[in-house]
Amino acid sequence: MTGPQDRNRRADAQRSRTSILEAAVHVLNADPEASVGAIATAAAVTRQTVYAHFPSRERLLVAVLDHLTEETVAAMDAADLDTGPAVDALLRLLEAGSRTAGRYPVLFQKLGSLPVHPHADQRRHVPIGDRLKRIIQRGQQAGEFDDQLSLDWLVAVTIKLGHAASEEAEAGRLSSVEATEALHVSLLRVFGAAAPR
Amino acid sequence: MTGPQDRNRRADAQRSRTSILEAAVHVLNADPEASVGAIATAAAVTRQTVYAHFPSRERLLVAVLDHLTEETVAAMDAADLDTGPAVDALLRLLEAGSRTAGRYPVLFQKLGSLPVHPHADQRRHVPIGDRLKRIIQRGQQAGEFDDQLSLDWLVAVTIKLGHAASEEAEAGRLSSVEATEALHVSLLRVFGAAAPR
DNA sequence: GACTAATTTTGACAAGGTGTAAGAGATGAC
DNA sequence: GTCATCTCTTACACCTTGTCAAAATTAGTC
Repeated sequence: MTGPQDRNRRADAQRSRTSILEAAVHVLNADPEASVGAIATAAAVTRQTVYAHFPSRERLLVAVLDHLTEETVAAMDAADLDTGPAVDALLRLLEAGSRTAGRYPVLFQKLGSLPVHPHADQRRHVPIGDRLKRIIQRGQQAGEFDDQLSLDWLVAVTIKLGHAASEEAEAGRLSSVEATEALHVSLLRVFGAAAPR
Repeated sequence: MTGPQDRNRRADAQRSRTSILEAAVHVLNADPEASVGAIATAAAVTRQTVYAHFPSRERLLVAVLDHLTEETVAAMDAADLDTGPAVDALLRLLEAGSRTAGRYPVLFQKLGSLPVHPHADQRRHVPIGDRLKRIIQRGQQAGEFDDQLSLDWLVAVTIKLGHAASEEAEAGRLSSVEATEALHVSLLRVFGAAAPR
């Protein structure tokens, strides 16, 4: 899940690195303004050790978000995306995404608007967008959706509506089921799907 | 536009305050991390004068965002929202919004996720949501839209899709016309409107 | 088990940002 | 013209980021 571990790294360095990342996830989720020192303490490590692994606070942030993205993508891939109706696969994917995202709401909100190079932001969203694209394409080819709207636009719409549903549920304006239902209906409509049951 | 000016304020102080706010808008839009000192300099004022008007950097940020929100709401109200088909009014409202928002893209991105009490964030979004709500309700009552989806959900969806269209256009993945068209079609579909021409 | 190289720790430093304070100076209101 | 208000200057304490160098520790290797 963490990719090929970096070459020639001593076991203790590896330990420190993951310690720091895990601590950062929790600390930053509790307080996105947390200092490097606070993260280091939570990781049972010195501030200088953090700087030995990450050149700056910002780069640590990026690493944390990449870490969470990997986790999310993994959860999505476990959700059986190539089976059954495309709408259902789509909802499963969104469900998997919002489930892991829901564990670190503060961080995932920060993910959207970070004083970070938007290039990195895009790199992070690509793998998720690809998976979405695959499903939508499958639905279009199966005649489940029409193809009046462009693929890229539908990907963007799906992500946004997924966020909207999560937020409405978290804000208590909709129950969890209501949110899923509203999302379901809205997606079907935007996709030009035959009205379901 | 700026509401009833605070009681018993010397002209002097009023000038400084607006100077600071305007400078803050521009400086922060160029660099959201800009220091209070930099903002003060741009306003031709001392750092301490800034603190005389705003108790902390964060509160200054809030004031800036409130200021922009007022501006946006005013632009929306100038857009003739109670005339013609509700869809068109909706598009006019979104157009007005994205036009003023487009002038300070960085700030409006920050508006979404600020380390600020979400309570303030909500207070900021309410006036815009209300205007949206009015139009959608009008469309539903006129039979232009169906009422299968809840009002609050439709408001959230409209805002999100408006953002999506702006972003796709800004990222160059869609032209300005294509984005408007995609937004139009998508909203009509979600709203359960009779398929247009 | 001892050697070696990588890693962490300790202690210290410069630079820059936030927020506070007091008094002198300037400016608007009346 | 007087007075209260506002701004400027100067100064301070505190925190955070990022960097450096040397001592102490630990992991991998023979």
